[in-house]
Amino acid sequence: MATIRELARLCGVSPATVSRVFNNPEVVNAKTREQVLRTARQIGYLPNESARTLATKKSFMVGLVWDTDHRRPGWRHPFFQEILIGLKTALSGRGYHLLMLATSGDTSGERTEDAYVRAVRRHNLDGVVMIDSGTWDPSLQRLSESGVPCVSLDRPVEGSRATYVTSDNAGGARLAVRHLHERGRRAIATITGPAHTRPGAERLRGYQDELSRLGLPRRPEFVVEGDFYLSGGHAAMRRLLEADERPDAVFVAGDEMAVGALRAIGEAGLKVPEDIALVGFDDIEVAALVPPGLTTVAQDKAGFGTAAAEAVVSMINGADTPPPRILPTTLVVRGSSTPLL
Amino acid sequence: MATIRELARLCGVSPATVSRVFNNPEVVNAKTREQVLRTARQIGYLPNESARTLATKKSFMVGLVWDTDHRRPGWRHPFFQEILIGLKTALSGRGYHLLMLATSGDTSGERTEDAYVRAVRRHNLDGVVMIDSGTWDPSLQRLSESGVPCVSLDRPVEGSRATYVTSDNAGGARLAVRHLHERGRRAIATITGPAHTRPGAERLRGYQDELSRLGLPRRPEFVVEGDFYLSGGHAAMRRLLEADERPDAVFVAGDEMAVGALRAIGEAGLKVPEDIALVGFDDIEVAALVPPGLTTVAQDKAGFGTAAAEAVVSMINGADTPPPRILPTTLVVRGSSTPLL
DNA sequence: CGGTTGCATGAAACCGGTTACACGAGATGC
DNA sequence: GCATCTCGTGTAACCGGTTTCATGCAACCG
Repeated sequence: MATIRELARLCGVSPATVSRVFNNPEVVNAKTREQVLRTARQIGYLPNESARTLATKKSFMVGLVWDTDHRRPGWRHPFFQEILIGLKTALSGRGYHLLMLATSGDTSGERTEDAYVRAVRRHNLDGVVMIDSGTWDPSLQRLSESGVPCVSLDRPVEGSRATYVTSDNAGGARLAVRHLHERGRRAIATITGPAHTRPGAERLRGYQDELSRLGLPRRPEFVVEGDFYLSGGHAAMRRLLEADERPDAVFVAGDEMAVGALRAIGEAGLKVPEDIALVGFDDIEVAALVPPGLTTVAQDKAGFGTAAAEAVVSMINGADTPPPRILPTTLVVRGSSTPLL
Repeated sequence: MATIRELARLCGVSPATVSRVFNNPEVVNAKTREQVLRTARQIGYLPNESARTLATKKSFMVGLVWDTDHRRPGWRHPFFQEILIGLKTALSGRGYHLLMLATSGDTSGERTEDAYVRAVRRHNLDGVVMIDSGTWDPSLQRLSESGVPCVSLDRPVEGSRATYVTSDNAGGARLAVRHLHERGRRAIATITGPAHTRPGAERLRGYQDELSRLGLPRRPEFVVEGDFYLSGGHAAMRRLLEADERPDAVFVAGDEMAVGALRAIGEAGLKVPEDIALVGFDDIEVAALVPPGLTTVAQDKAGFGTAAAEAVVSMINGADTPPPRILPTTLVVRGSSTPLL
């Protein structure tokens, strides 16, 4: 591989000048610049990023931290893939690379940092994006306090250089409830996400707020906690069906759970939407595929990645820590909430 | 951040010795070693990877190359996510990191290398794993010829340091056809993947081979080419239904197409499996979710990532280029091929 | 006892960039 | 005509590791 000194020799200039051609083109004489660029192209010169990082302490890489543990949500995030692609695209466009980092799940010691924190330091990563690992992670806050820009998805974070991106979960839940109300439903139950997760709590709040606004009673027996997974939705729906009074609509705080609920309803010999209307949340791929089509609150999937990339890059460039970014949600109406004739 | 010289001073040894403690522990005196390790832990010393890479030309990073273009399969690979997690896990376990690299799609110039190749060189990546981009990419071969270990998924590659991982596509197709035959079906059609893709071609071959083995005729009108996507499966199924003689079973070479086919069958007022039995390929998540449940040929999803990681790391460690790895497939029976009463 | 061997370590060059500082030449001001 | 300023460039130190080679020392050998 060609080095900067070789290229400099070939052009009859000093390495410093070559370096300037790439980093500070405007300070070098146009003629020299062109010649260096031309020669560089000829010999296929590519600057060595390790050397550059060593000298500047900027790696132009950000880490994506996720949880590979099968029992926890990291990579099971409903649009992990869309977030990834949005993030990757937005970062590339800004000249940054993406390094995949997993949490070790080892949050044991107070002193010992998680493996990903060590990776960030060893590689001089410029910033970090973290997909909600479900568990509160003190490492992230410490990392941010030490000056490394951090962006978390779907989970608020503390820390001077940390911010987060999330959907308007409460607003989306309100959309769902209002929609069911407009379709004539009055006994509206909900299957929530785990109470300790932010989206879970927020969607429940939105559900309750909208019930109040509509003047509908809040019934404790109409609120069942799920786990965001299919089996949890299935179980929760069964509990709702066993209750004394059956709801005529359910707002399910996650599409995967909603699919489980659909199945439970079918097993009980009931029909959607005739007996029970359903509205989900997320708009994952299956929502469109399962009969009769799942009405759901769609999140701005691509927006997640893009917003995270924007936030982390702006912090890297020295901007103030931006406020949390709340992405709007929209209602996608499908068969599961068709009005009755 | 603490440097190696600082740590050395603190221990009263030379930087060289500290370096040896981490890279060649056995050559340094046990007593010294322990002291260095202890002090390192105390001051939180972490070696700087950029400096290390600069000196050794080993980055302990491999690139994952995929295609972010929405029209092409890279990130739409049926188990992108599973491959990613398998790869990440297996690489981490071997001490390697994963850097996400997208193809620019700019395969224009014969001379100009794709952006990802430049990234590999600039960052001294130790190896590359590529998810089938659908298009033949000469850059990968050149990269491999220049000594960088490359592993491709679902697509054979040329190159002295290149190998690939794929499923036993033909074998899986044979499984599917045999299964339909056992269930009493005789007019077995197929919806294929694009002929120019390896899995598409192989699955078609398996289908044909098994028909011959079973003594069933090959009928050209029973072979319709799809595109691996839902809409393509839908369209292909409609063509099959319009034909003079209707098949009583279809082997669909991809689950997503199979879901489209299911829908087309429903729209035609026919029932699965009563009128037409269906077997898909891939075993994606929806296969279990769409009624009546899609019988399908399952690929070893986790195995993909693991096999790729193994192959690339073994080449990095100087082993001979391993032969292509063909992963076994298994049949998962669900409602779409239930035997008739 | 002199010479050989092996072990543990240190000195210093090197990897390939960046950048603070110095410097020379030509333009400008008075 | 001399001081000053600007522009373009070079020199050399530096980033933080690794590694070759040399060296000191103790043990071992005949």
